[in-house]
Amino acid sequence: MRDTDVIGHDLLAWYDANARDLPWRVGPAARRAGERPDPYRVWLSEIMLQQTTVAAVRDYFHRFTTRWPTVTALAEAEDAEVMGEWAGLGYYARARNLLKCARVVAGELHGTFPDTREGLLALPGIGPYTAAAVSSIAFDRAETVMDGNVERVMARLFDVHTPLPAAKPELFAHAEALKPLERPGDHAQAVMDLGATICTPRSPACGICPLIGVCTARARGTAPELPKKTPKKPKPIRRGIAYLVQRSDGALLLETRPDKGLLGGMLGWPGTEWAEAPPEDPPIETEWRTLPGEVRHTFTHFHLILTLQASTVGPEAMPTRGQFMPRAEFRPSDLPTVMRKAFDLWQAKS
DNA sequence: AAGCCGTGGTA
DNA sequence: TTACCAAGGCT
Repeated sequence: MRDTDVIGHDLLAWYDANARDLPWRVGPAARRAGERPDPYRVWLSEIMLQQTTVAAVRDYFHRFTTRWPTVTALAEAEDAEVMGEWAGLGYYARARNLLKCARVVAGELHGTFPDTREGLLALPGIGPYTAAAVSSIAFDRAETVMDGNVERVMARLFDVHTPLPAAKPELFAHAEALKPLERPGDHAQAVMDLGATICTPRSPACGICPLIGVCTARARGTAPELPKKTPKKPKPIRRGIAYLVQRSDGALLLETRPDKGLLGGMLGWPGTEWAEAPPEDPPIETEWRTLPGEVRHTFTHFHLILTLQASTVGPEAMPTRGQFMPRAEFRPSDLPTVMRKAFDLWQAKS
């Protein structure tokens, strides 16, 4: 057998015995018995898992599939419902694209997901990784699935020292050479499970790795330092003010943020820009009290220090931004994390 | 094509 | 406390 066949065989044997039990997964035994996963659940899980850990996804996946069991049900949901259910999971463009995609599948494709990489790639929110993953996992098509796990496993198996992201084509070629024609879905999941549980970024468990005998980095002692990555830029600090306005009947002044950009489409408190720019006009004429303390939150590319200003207004107050939401309709869990932190601080200090 | 886009866990 | 990291996609 070729080395690539040995790796594929050992990997599948390991997967058969060690596959993680995941809510969206049909395990290797059931899969070999002919059971097929629900493409809707596979797609939903893959969108949620983009740059996100399994531990963070589990509860969200359960809530989404309970509330919207099919792609058609999801397609009929209102935007605010879906954004509220996604709140806290991050990368909110995923939620906007999730709904767009569900509406295309339900409205134009009779509720059936495409089964090919190309067909999936044409849908909103589905890129090269997700298209390959869904066609492979849900439809057992032989596609090369390349995510962060696969990159790391390939870099170690073949001792690739080229830093990411420049190394991607080289790593993809290695992954493609390993791609089997049999059980491609299980193979893809096996590589990712290996990367998530054994071939981990820090302190890889080489001692119990099924591929220890064929791993070049292991033989050369370089596994823990791979893959190499180009250094990241430091994160600047931005500041801003958030205004927490409560009406005398308890209603809270909130606004839905524009679809584009940071926290796009999410509910939040009116506020200034987050930068070094001078504060803008507050969203309502009133007396402000500055709350003690501040909200600290780190986004992908900057740190934020948010100060809070609070006020209580009468029933006649007319805001220039946002709208009052009755307290009974307000759920803190509908807020993205930074906005929920602001709410928590306001409650603690009020 | 390089920057933008969240969050919580971990060392 | 800080920095790194995770089943990436869009523009």
